[in-house]
Amino acid sequence: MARTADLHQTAEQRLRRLNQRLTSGRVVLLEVLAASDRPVTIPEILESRTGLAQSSVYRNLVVLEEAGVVDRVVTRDEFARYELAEDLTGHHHHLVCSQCGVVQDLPAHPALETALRTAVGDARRRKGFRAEEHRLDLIGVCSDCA
Amino acid sequence: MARTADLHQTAEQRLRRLNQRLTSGRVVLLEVLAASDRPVTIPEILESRTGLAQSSVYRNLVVLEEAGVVDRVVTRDEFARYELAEDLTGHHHHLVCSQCGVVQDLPAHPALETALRTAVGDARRRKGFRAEEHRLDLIGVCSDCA
DNA sequence: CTCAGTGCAAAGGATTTGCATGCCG
DNA sequence: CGGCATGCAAATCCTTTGCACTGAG
Repeated sequence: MARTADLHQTAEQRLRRLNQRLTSGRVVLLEVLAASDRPVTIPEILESRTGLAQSSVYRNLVVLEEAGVVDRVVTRDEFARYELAEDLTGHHHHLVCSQCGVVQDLPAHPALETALRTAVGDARRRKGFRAEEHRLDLIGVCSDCA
Repeated sequence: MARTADLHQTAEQRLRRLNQRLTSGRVVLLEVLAASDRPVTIPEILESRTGLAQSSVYRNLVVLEEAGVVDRVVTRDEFARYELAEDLTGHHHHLVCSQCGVVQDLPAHPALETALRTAVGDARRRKGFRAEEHRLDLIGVCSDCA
């Protein structure tokens, strides 16, 4: 799935299910996200000179998220971040720097995932909650801010 | 720490460090949060007829957070949620319903915490990231929405 | 008195939407 | 042609701030 062609094809298929097209603007957005190994903020996308209007960036990211091609990542700071959907890039967690706000990816750790499955069962038993996915953020200080 | 008197005393101490007082409005906010076993949204607080102006609610929650008495909880939906600080209520994770947005608490599980410590070491080794805390959300469907 | 705290109204800022136009199928 | 997609600008909506007033110490 690392190859650009595969990404485009997958995105196109998923968009088509919603009767939407893989337009050039959407391709550009996917390329910006694919070029980053961490979630990207919307200001960063706008600054990367995609040629897209601000409203188009917002609108297209919503569409791409609905299509399951990208994930929206929410942290405590003021803007939303986006990255390619986890099923395209592999399951991972996030390292959130409490100083500068940057978010890095951390590939999942097998032992941790096993423990998380236990927690999912626990939630089911104790709260009747059917967990379908999880989100783990480690908050601390990144190497740049240390 | 379950008793209201203790909560007030602790809150007052922590506020005093910032040269702030435990005013009646702040007491009301703490009571609203203490009465809930899950994070509460600001609209919910406003609807609970605290008698506080909207701006005071926002302002006081910021102060209480700075004092370390409450935690701000961010999810994917549009508003912020608050709950008593973890050191007052015990470490826990969140169950976020993807249908209705409600957030429930789930007390931490020992085996999971152990695995998380491993992940923290992993982040340190691989990314030079010094994690100080973590945030785990299980996303799924709550018992009401099922 | 002094200064934190409060209410009200206005401002701020990220995100969303209305509308007319452009473009792919 | 028909409908999705886009740009621009205006509107939204949660949240923050300015300002004058109140109140505790």
